[in-house]
Amino acid sequence: MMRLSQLFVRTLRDDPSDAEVPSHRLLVRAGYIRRAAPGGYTWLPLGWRVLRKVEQIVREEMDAIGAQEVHFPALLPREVYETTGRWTEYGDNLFRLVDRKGADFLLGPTHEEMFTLLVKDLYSSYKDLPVSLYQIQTKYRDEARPRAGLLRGREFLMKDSYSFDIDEAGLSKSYNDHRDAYERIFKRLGLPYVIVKAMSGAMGGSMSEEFLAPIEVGEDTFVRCTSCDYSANTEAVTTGALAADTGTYNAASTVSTPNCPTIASLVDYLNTHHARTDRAWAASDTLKNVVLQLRQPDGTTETLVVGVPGDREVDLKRIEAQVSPADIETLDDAGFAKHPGLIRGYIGPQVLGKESTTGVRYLLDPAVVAGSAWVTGANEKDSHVLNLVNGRDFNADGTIEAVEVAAGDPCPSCGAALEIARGIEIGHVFQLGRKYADKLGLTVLDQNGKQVVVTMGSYGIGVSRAVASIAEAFHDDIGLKWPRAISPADVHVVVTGKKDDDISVAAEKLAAELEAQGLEVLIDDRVGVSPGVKFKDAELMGIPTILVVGKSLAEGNVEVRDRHAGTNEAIPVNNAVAHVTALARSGS
RNA sequence: CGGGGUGUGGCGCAGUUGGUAGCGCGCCUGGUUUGGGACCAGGAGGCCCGGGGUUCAAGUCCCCGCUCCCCGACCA
Repeated sequence: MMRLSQLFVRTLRDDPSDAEVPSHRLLVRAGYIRRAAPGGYTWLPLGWRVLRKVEQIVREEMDAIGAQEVHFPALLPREVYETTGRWTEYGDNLFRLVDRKGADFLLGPTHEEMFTLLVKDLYSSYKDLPVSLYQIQTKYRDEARPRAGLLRGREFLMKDSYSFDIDEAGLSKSYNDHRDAYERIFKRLGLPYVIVKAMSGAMGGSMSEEFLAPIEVGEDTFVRCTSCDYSANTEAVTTGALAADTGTYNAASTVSTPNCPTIASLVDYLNTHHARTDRAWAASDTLKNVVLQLRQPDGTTETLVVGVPGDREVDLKRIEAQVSPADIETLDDAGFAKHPGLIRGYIGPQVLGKESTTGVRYLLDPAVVAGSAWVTGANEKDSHVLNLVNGRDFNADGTIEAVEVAAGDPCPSCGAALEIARGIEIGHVFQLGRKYADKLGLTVLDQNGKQVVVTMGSYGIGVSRAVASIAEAFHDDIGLKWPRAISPADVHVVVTGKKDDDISVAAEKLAAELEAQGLEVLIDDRVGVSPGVKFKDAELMGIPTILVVGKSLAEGNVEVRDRHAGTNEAIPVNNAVAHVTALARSGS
């Protein structure tokens, strides 16, 4: 039994000044965590209980799919990460240190290499596969900006697992097993989640999904369909081909547009000097051509122009995901100098494309549909072209998903409007494929005695982040409201009496009986502390059931308060143990 | 890494033209209280983020760092 008179905890009356988001504020105020270092937190007894419960649920569900728990050191030698190039790739995000002999070490930000090598070390036959291994480990990342308490720290607890299979079918099964396990984990934690399609990035065409807790303070933006169940990370949305424009348009004509280098100035000028009869010109009538530079891993560069409707922004991350492993950036002045044919502010597709005068590759966003007419640059200063039709007056080299996805865009799956939401990434499942196995030489002999490279999946859950996410999802102005599965206790007994009076005696007896039923009991047995303080602390700490033993004892009752529902029910004392036990076991 | 803010007992904050640091909460002692963060009296507790400087004198002014928070860039 935890006694508040003894428990190592101190609640704060005021919000800590350095905490902004609710989870951070409340976890500190309620005495669950303390900041100990930039991006690092100490877990106090209450917080540690919650963390361990989350960890245990994760462990049980991983074990249930046959994954086996191992544990690596966090302190790792440089060589391994050198092999996969991540010693450099990770850059400043890696915590590096040097031992007394001058050897380089790092604190593990993630453990793909170590797991791959471990399997290579022990296994060498297809008969050994499939195998899935996991660990629950402290990870280190020297984040540019740790923020929001536990949500983004530099040291955090993560469950990472890796599957090893002989072929794609096996990988697919391992992936689905993990995905299913993750769904069970988040359901048991009581944490709302959405599964969104994620970018697979450099690894090429493989499947990757993120589990996001849909919470405003999250750092990830995703879209979801207002009609069907489609959802995706904004960078991963693929619009696909849209219906062609079947309208007929006048022949293209060039107009003088002095001092109109921006979309806004162009639209203003057109409305003043070339007003349409049917409606006003809008930014969406214009075709914006953004000049980018591709940089391949080997250092070679290529200029690329992407055409998007003028009312839309270009999403570089989204483009980058499609040109990976190349990097993308906007073309700088030096780059423009090499292309005298590109007149900044007045670029039009007439001079773009592989076959054109500039020879610059030209790609269109799918929103610029076939047959559509546009106002766009005339490729000379102070001139634009009206009614330039895609397919009639110009052709692109292809399409690329380029615009920043916005609310109201059509759902790629059903066509209904998409909405934009924010979320906290709490899990990620990813078909890695053979990238690490290739680089680290993880092969096994197959049925025919042939060496084959093993295919891998990697799967992560941010355990400490999950605690913060749950706090974000379940709290109100006055405190936390833990889901039962991970609450630091089942019941919080508030004793409002004086030392050794009838109330205290009855409360102690109830607490002991509850504990005898197998419940975890926290009792506020502090003497000389006013009832108001005890009520406030109970609400702040957020244990789902609060049992108040106080003045209604005279009528033979105690109060059972539900922290989630906010209800307060009088229950006869002799019924209290059965009642509270039933509540705790109901799981709700 | 860029922009903005910030840093003073455990927590929240004040500190005037530069003159040797204060309030509330919390903590300790005694007493009165006990159903919504009680009251009285008495106490303890400070490298004013750090380092340089200006000055007879610096929490306060100047320079250089750092911290934390927010926005952006980056990031699983």
